[in-house]
Amino acid sequence: MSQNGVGVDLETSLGYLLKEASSALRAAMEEVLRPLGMSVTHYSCLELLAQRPGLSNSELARGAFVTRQTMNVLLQALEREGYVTRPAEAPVGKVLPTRLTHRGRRSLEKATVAVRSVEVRMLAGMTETEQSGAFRILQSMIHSLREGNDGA
Amino acid sequence: MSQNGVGVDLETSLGYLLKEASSALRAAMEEVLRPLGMSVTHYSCLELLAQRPGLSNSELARGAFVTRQTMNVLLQALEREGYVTRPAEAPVGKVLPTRLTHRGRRSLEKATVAVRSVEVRMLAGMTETEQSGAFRILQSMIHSLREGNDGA
DNA sequence: CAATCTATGTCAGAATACTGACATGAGTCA
DNA sequence: TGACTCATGTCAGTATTCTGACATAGATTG
Repeated sequence: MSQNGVGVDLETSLGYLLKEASSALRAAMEEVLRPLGMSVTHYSCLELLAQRPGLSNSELARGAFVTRQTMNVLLQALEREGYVTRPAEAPVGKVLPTRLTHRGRRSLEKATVAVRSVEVRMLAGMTETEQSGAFRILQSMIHSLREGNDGA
Repeated sequence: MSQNGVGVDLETSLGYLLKEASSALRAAMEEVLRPLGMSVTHYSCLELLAQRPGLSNSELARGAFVTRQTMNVLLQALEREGYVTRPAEAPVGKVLPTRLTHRGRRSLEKATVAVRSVEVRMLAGMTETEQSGAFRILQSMIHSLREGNDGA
């Protein structure tokens, strides 16, 4: 087991803690989604489509933080199984707007309940003030990290 | 990119934002580590060993948030390339304490500089108070998420 | 108008991490 | 002591995601 709680650099690193939190969140989500036969990326895709119907493959990929190739494979599976539909030909350009089917919507409903329970649990013990503080701080981190990628 | 308020609103979800921040951090780290021919898991392993020499394969896996099988494959590669050493036989039980070689330490030094620059950038624009607030909040999330896994 | 640039969808192969399984060593308990 | 449980290291196969590459549609620019 962990021999000692020796406080070293990793113990005080916000980056490490961010990774730890993200890992815990992912594990918790996988746990509640597994009984539904759904992965996190799978759920993310359906949730994005519910909130923004007609999103393209590339837009879904960016929203789920995977490559468009990965999302394409997932969409083909979801389409084959009847959870989403895409037109055979692009109305404009090459972009294929994707939509949830009735089946996809019903599948998402159960998943949303499960995922919401995780989010509620994660927020337990945090005040409203702390939650909005966390929101602001995470946005600040994202902004600062992206700055370096594009600009410099 | 407008959204209608159905289900879990991704624009206001702390879970989604946490995933976004973690994704941005990972991308930024990969970018600075790629020139050094090092992956994030690779770096995490070396950093853990520098701070806690003698860690076992399983302990490293937990610290880097991967399975012990994944870490084992990585350790075999690192050992083959002379970055770490493990005794041929376990001093006690089956646990093989791992240590950095001189080469491993030198390789880590460059990586640490690169990664630190990312962390500094991430923290830019945050006050000391905000940083400790973020620390406390992330720890609270982790604690709450783990609660459900073990206890219930 | 033509050349160029950017973004998209998609196929294929490579890299990475995971689950399953097995044998082994250490601690627990009756 | 012997049975049981737990954690470990490791091998093998599977799953998931990524990188590379290509053709094509729309926008931009001269």
